[in-house]
Amino acid sequence: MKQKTTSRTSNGPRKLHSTGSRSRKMPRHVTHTVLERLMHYYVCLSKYDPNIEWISSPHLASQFRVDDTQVRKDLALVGVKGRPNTGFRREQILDSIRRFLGLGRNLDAVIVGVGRLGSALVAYRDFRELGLNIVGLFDNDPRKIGTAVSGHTILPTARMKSFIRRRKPRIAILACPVFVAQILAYELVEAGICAIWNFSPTTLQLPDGVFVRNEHISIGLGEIAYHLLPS
Amino acid sequence: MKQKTTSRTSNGPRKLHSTGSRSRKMPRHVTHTVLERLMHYYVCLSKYDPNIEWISSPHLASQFRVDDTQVRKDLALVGVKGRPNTGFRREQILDSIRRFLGLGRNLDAVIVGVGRLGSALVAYRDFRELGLNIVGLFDNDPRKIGTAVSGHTILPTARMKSFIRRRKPRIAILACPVFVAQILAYELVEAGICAIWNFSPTTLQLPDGVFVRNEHISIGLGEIAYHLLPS
DNA sequence: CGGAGTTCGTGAAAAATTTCTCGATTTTCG
DNA sequence: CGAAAATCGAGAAATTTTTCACGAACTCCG
Repeated sequence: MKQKTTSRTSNGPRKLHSTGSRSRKMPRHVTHTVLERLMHYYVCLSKYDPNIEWISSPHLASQFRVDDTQVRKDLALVGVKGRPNTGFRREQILDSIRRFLGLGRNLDAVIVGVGRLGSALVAYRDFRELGLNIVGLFDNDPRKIGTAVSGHTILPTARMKSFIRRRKPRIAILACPVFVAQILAYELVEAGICAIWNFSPTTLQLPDGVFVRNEHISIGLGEIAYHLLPS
Repeated sequence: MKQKTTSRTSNGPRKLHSTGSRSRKMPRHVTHTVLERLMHYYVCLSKYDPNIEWISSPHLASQFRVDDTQVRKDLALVGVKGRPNTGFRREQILDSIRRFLGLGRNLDAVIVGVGRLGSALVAYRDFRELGLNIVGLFDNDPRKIGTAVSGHTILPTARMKSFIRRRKPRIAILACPVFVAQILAYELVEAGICAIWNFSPTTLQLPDGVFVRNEHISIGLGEIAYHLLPS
């Protein structure tokens, strides 16, 4: 009952994280919301023309419909210092967020389920740039096993556990059909996976200490439909 | 500067919606957060065994790590009445949320960009169940044009505008490469699209009145990486 | 060099969201 | 039937998040 879970929808206990030491004056609890905002800044800024050196908080704010004060507070949180009348150094924002979130450090992952969505994720360019390293692909379909997707050979799920025990990735990306998701998730945890990024439309039940992020793709449709109402 | 935009990250002006009439005692402003929670309940409950007739708020809460009071408040918002000691009628929850969000009513959509992600979205089963109707597929790649994906023939983007003007879908799902996203988005708006569900990792800039939901897939990685820290 | 115009940084205020409390209601079961 | 257990509903309290306000810092230019 205390599994650490998050999803875009779940707003339950938003405190994440509870152990470990971090560098000076970085707070213990950072919420879901803040983490997403930081990541958003990061992804956006990383695609800017590298010639753009300075970014002001009002500018960044206008990109995301956030208040500029909010941007400054977020940046202060990760430890970026700005310069009055000029803004913040782009590189420094990126470095600080990267370090704060821990992007690019030991982010090995396996993808489980290489259907359409799974293979889209394997090939997703941003993942690599963000430091996410796909180290293995698993699927049950005999027709897929042995074939390669984006340079990775698909292995049978029967070999998943041993692979994970040997290679020790900490992240698993679940993109399998709903009816096997829970079982596979449990196997992943047994094999030592620490975090599950779940793209299958189920809400997984997993033991404490395993971090789950449910990425239900269709959640967004609610907002769109609502917005289109009375029509 | 006042384009209505939302994304999982953007927490700016969270008020959506501003016109139109809705049935009795349904409030004017419903936030992003609430909409996502409602949708989450919906997706989850719609997959339950239909034999399960009653759902209690503590039960539903435990599924999503939300407080049970929160669940009751959310359900009260959409107008579901519960029964003490028993809970809420599953069907009634689904109906109310469906009606409240406007799922299944006039949700025609085109998908623009039929790469790996695009074709995953075309085939996404939940979309259909939620009432989202894919009516057209567009891509620029000459090798794809004319071929069919999940029963839909891919048309060239050059024919996109005329198609939309004729068929009048209100939603466009963008799953194209970043460098064409902004241009295509603008064309979509010109052709009469009301809402853009953007799966390409850019933050679109569009005129007022167009609803945009940016579904940056990699946003979730920030939270996962952060959680895995100190390691 | 000095004034106009930006933007930072931060503490305080406002708004919102979430959680708590508790009486009332309904079913179950002895 | 009456007590026990579970849950709803709603107002109040606590917490979190966002926005406001403003002094200080810095750049640009005439």
